[in-house]
Amino acid sequence: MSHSRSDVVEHALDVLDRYGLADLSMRRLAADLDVRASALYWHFPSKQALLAAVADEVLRRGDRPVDGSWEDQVRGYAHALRDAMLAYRDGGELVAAAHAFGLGEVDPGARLEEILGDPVAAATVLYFVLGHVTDEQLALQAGSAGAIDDDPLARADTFADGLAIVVAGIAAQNVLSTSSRTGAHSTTGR
Amino acid sequence: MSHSRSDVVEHALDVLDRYGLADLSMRRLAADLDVRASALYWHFPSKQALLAAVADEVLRRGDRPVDGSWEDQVRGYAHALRDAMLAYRDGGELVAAAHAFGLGEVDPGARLEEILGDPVAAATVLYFVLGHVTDEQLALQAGSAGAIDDDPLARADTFADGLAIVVAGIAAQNVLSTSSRTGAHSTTGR
DNA sequence: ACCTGAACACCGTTCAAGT
DNA sequence: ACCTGAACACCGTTCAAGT
Repeated sequence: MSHSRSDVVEHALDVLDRYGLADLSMRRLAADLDVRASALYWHFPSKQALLAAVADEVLRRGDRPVDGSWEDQVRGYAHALRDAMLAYRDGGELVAAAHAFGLGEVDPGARLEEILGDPVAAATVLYFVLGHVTDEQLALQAGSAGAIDDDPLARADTFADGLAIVVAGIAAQNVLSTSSRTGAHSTTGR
Repeated sequence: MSHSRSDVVEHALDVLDRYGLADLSMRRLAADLDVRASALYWHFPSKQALLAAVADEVLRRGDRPVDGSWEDQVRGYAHALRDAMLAYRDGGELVAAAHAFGLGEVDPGARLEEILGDPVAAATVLYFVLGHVTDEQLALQAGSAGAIDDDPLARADTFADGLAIVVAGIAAQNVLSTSSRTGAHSTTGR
């Protein structure tokens, strides 16, 4: 009868996937847990904190290790992030929102900065991933609503293509910069 | 005593700038216009439609013409977009939200696609601009809240730097592609 | 350690009716 | 052409009190 914090997060993921982010309210989540909304405030100080915890959980599930060249690592992590967010309805919007209000423990930007050694390049990759996945999931539910056509043949693999642009751009900028981009990363970050 | 549609949009921009997107409610906007919330539904079928119209207005104000090489045009339009969104509190979040629910007449993605001739490159630029400006405005209000330090010396011009990465990436991809990138754009889009 | 009950101050939206 | 009044079905959050 009694729920733990991770219980709540688990159920929140379920509600998210079934009803979408807009309908993930404290009251609905509470009802799903057979509890009053006020009970949720024993675990979380606010809805924002709850959502940050849910976003963290999504991100943790996409945190598989990557290796190879820095290009391979960026591509590997970007795809892992995308897969993690695509695993739940509105996952992209959720992570973008959590990133926006700054709470949350898992910081994909920091991870990218470790790989890239440059905060600007890391942010650029992150903006692409978040933006693209959000658009993808938007198209998904617009498609299931039936209205707009969305030929899966025509748009092929736009994620990989866009990511290739960003990676190529970082490589191009690195040629002009003073830091060597080989295994060890410069300490621009901290 | 009677308000026109553009009246409403004008006041909405005002409320947005003074209170932020989260506090731009139909009821508050109505109060600002000395009217009941239900009156707003004579002009707009929903809050989403209202927000889309407000986002359109923001974007229209940033729609100055650009010329020069495609790089110059992309940079010029990206900076114009950024300036337009920075002109109002939460302008980036508003435009991103409007873009997300697909309403709205002004489509910056289409404009970028005209310049670039490639929908993937256009989307990549747009994701960067939206993501960066949203982060900038987040830092602005976090800074005014007093908590986090945010040395304007240290972060210099990260917008231009990130944009340079994307532009360099597009240029790099173009070398490998079959289309010539000189004035006339390929008809990938439609 | 976790939950209820009740309240506070809000939301977006609809619709008949008014001017 | 534009607005009111009243209602409906919701919100997030607080807090004393319960077990």
